Amino acid sequence: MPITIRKIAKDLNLAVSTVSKALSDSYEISDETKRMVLKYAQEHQYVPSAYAGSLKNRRSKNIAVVVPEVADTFFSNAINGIDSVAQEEGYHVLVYLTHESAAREYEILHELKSGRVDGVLISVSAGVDSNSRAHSELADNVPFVFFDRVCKDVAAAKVVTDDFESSYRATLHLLDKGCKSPLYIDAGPLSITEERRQGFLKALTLRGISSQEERTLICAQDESQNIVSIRRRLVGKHKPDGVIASVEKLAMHVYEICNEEKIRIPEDVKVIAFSNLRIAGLLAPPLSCVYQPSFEMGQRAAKLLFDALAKKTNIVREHIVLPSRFEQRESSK
Amino acid sequence: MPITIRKIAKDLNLAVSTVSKALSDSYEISDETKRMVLKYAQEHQYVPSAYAGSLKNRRSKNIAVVVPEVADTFFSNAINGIDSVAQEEGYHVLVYLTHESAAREYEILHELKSGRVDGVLISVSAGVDSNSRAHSELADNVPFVFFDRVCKDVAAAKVVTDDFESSYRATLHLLDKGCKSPLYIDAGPLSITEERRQGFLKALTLRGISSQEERTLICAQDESQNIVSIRRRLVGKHKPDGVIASVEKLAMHVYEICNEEKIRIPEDVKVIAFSNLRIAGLLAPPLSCVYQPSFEMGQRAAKLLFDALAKKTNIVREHIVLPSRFEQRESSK
DNA sequence: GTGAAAGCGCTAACAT
DNA sequence: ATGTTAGCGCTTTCAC
Repeated sequence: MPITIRKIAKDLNLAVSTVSKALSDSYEISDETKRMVLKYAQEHQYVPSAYAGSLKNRRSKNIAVVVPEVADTFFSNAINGIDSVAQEEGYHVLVYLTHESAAREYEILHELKSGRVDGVLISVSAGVDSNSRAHSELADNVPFVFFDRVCKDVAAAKVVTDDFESSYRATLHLLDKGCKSPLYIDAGPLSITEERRQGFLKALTLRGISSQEERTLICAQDESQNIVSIRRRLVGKHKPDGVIASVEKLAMHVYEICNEEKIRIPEDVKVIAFSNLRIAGLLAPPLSCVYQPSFEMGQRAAKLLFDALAKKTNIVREHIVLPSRFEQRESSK
Repeated sequence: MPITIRKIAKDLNLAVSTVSKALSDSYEISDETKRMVLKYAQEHQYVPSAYAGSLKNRRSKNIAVVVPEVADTFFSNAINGIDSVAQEEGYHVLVYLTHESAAREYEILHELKSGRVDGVLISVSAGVDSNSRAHSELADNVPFVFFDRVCKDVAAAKVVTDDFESSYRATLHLLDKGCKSPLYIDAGPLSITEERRQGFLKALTLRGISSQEERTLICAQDESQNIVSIRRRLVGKHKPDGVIASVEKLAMHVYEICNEEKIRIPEDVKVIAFSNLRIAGLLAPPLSCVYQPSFEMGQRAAKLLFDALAKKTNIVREHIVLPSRFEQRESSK
């Protein structure tokens, strides 16, 4: 159905190569011919076949963005950042959702060996090995950039935030506000949450707070399960008087539970979340957040990728750390 | 770098066609040869080139999802719905963000003629013509499904919600709660907001509320501009005592402004929003929402598309209307 | 049961 | 300035 270069050639009594060259404004072709061809192309809405081009130039003009979830402020903002640079570069963005399934992620990476994309931007799922062979193999064959959630031991470019530091400072803030019994809610085996946990623990150590083992609640991927275990912890014997939620969704669970259980924030329990919710200030009560520069992270990661695609640089050793921003609100007053 | 069928053939001393057939489990090929080839393919991580395949079978296995924004609960949920069926069908999802720019949307549609995708799912930007030629031309050439925001006069499949009805009912609810001077905040030239406006007006007419012209505030795409005009309206001479926000973002502006201006919700002004915010109940005060079945809409739209791709049906005349759900909360008590 | 060859739409090296 | 040809990786007749 779509019109091809061959048809143009036939209709205009030219060779395909002449048309091809005219279309790419080659100096070899006369102005008159160029005009003819361009006019015809315009009128017939000629658009070159993406696949034929890809096959020839070994460039698909596609990049992949692999993320656990799109209904999440961090990832949707990051995708916006990525898209902003991809659009500029004339690239198309394939979005792959893993829904936090490592198995699904491996499948996707395998598919990505088909040449469908020229590069990969990825934020890994909980449970992916820090030295995953699948990730490192693909990274060897195609420009590959981790953002936010990385495989620590895979040699590839990385764009992250200061998770350890920001968690450390947020925890100190909580302790400064008088918390004696803080709880860190971890979102499962993930580079970022582990960093954040370590920052949390360092603050505890600094202030001489003991029984650190019991101060971490580990969540998994099952939402209702998580809600149950968080509730148990919040209403149980050794109630925490402060909570750090390692990801946004867990903070929302905490709010819902406190609501239902009539636990007052911040009087009974102070809350801080790693979250990029723009409307955190409109919650009841307004939520203190560690904000990551999500849009910028996406942008930076994408720029790195395009640098690699342009062969400007070898990005494998790049490791960009962007600062988070803490915003204190009612929930931790 | 990736391994090709040709290399397999050479290494195994076979013809490419034999390998191709073995790989697709053709009856012509001996079991022994099949085993050899499969084993080799396995070991060398052979993945067929996506582009060569597409060029040959004229099937890219890609679909496009064109939306104004991804950092929005409705669209991110809808994308999840779409992705769930695309994954099942072994399809890849290209996401195109228009950021509510009609011009950008036209560009994208033009690009989509390249055969890069086998089908298109789209929710149009504000300002796109209800009988856009660009949309209708593409729809003529490739399976095409509108969801939520449609071009009324373009012949293509559509999946929408009962905008008129739900807005009508929400407005009646507002009036029942005692509002005498309601305001509808419109998000610009869009099928859905126009339907919602009409539903709003019908309720006003039914209850004999006059000067209907002044009861609509029309917003555009400039966020700060919108905030200015909403604020002016909320603090101005003829303050509304009830507000219906036609899209989520506008509702958030209303909340922010009320916060800053010490306007009490619902005492001074009641608020209802068309919104898919899951945490609407955690806002201060909890926000009454008209929820659209966003995930399901994406799913249904995608299913329609795949029906068309499988040539099962001609979907052009399909017009699915799904019900919204109103949830009353504090903001409209 | 296996292989040779054409062709999908395009580009680029090489004629003319 | 224009045309001829080969080939990107694969599938698909059509021979053998």
